[in-house]
Amino acid sequence: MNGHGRSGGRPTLEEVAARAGVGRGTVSRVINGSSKVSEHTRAAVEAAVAELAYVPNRAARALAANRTDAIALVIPEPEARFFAEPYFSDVVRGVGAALAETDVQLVLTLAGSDRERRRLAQYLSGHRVDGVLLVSVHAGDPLPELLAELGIPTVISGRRSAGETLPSVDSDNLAGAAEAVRHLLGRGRRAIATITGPLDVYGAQCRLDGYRQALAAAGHPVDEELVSVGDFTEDGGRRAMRELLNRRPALDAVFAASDVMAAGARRELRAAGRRIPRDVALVGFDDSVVARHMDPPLTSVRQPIEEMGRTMTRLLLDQIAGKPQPAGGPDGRGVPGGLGAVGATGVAAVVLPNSLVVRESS
Amino acid sequence: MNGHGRSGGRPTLEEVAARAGVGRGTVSRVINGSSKVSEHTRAAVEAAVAELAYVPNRAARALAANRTDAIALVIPEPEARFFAEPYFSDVVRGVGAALAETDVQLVLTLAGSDRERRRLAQYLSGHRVDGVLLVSVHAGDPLPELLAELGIPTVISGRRSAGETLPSVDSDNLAGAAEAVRHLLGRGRRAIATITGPLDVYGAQCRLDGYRQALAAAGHPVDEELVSVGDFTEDGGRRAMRELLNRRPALDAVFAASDVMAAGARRELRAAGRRIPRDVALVGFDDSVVARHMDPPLTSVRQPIEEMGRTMTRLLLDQIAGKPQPAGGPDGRGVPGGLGAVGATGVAAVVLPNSLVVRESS
DNA sequence: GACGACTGTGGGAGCGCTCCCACACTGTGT
DNA sequence: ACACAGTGTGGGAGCGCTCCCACAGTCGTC
Repeated sequence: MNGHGRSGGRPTLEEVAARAGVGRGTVSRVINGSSKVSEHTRAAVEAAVAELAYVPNRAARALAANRTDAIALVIPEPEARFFAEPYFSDVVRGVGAALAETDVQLVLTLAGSDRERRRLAQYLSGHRVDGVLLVSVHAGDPLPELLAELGIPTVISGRRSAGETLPSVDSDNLAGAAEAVRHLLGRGRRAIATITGPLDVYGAQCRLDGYRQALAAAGHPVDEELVSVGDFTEDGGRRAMRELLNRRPALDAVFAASDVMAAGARRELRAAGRRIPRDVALVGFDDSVVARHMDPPLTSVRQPIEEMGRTMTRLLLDQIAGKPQPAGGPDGRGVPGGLGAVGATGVAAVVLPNSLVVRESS
Repeated sequence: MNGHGRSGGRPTLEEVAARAGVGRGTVSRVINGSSKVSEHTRAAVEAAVAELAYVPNRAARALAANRTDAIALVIPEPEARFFAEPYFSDVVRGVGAALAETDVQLVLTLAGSDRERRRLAQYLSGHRVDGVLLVSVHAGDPLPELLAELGIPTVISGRRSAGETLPSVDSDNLAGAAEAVRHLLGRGRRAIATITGPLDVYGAQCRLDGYRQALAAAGHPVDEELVSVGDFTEDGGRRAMRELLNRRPALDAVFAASDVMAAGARRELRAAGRRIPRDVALVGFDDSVVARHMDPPLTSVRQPIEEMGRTMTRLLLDQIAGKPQPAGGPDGRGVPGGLGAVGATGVAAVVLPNSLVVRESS
């Protein structure tokens, strides 16, 4: 008898076995979908399971099988505030969707302070999850390496560099930025400026590259005075916009590498008496709530965040199950609409397409 | 030997015990902070734990102790989209903060479709978590009752009625709304309209009551033509605003029971040629991103969402540990700044204060 | 100086599973 | 007739803990 008064409580495997008139092993086999069970026995077991409303004890299973049936979603807390708004909940939604059909739990881990990060490292060292989903990792973060050393399956969102060593899912930042710029060109804009993110962030660099490539492809030389570096904050966007207006007062369009920076830019443009989109067209990136509610509503590049979450999860589950990684290209393995690719080291790197949402600001 | 090749892997209690030259029981006692251990032994055990970098196996512990050290945060998915923006991540942040010092895991559960809700019910029936945090429960939701029957500790955010039967944490909707209205009165507004949420939602009803009480307290009779029922959506807000303008063209202020509805109202006011705040002052509720980025920035009632998450978690952990519920009032037990209260049935009902964030729209 | 009360401590039993070995029992080949 | 592979099946062992009973040691008490 246990302190919690379990008597008469939840049925165990043993009880199901007794009821079905079979052995424990057989019930286990049925429940885990093993093939080696006769149709007749399987039916009997399933009936017993249903009658007793049997639910396997996760802890016992984890202990015996040395796995946890849980994966962790690690959120770097401090960033959360910025990224947060739509990003966070969309990722969770995607992960949740991918997990819905499985029996895998989603454990949420916030890693805010350094102290918390150490706790987290220890936590993960304890092998308390089967795999880890890492969201918005920074270049210098030791966590990915730690996980690699521990041999814990991991998938990250957003590559940290062109030669990402961990399995990753990313959106096509370069193509998204290029599409935004082409859109502005198509609207007849010629002096198109850009406000970038911090360039040590790979994604920010990609967006800048996309800007450059689109201009180059259209035969427009890139005027470096039209490029201003921001920091993904509203204030940073505002400062960058002010600089741009000083350097090139005649600019007629701005591509900001995030909606929040676009909001800052918009404020500065207003202060300078420029009308949007008449005088200056504005395009953002992220398609966040900010974009929808801006005045005028902001044209923005939408990332398929929910799908990224879903894809990350599938990648991780496959990795845990020891299935082959989806090497993109011609093999066409189940990465939905994704442009699969394999890095030098053979790790999966799925890149999902972005799309431009056109609104009144451009 | 186990399939996963665990040999030489993580240390077990037994190994720690051997190293410290004590028995298993003693190590267990040290780790669980039991008192009955001599200082000397404790030190030896702690040294061994440190040397071996021992981390308890959660599954084994769960199995033996019949508890899971995990709590579930249940998010009703379909709503998530609306509520989502700040709410969701703030709640998680609060919960995470409260959990940071404990050894309790946060399991996230999305309950979208009815099918998923059934899965969830089954999941929870399996006693796979020690307690449940229920966010934004609706009046007709069977989940709370199910949990009560199963005897699973539960805390909900937002009371479903005045006589809430489950432990709950809520913000003071009535006082928040009243403050918003007083603020408008203080700005010299006299014809103050309100756009409510669906009135079968208790919180929406409270906000309307706050509106009424504030007007009454100031000696203004409530003009029912200035009350229009919305549905917490932008379109609903817009429709309600249109109605109000038709009925009372001379109104000079609007208190909307959510920022999103305020955004709809703003759009309609603009369309009608009213300037904000000059012609009509506008106040929202939630202090979401929408409010900060609206044009003009929206005055709004801020709910202490993160703190609500933290408080819910503490309440739940206490409940799980069998500690007495914080009966508010004069006993002054640890509910930070909260206006503790106990319902008829003696369940804890913490109500946290809201605050008004004044911006340019009023 | 024997007795109990108390304080630490060791270790057996058991939590509910999975893994896997052993054992029927079938059918096929010689 | 026998051997032998193949297919289901039962159940032992063990996963790493917690719980708790038993027991050694220490002190005070009559």
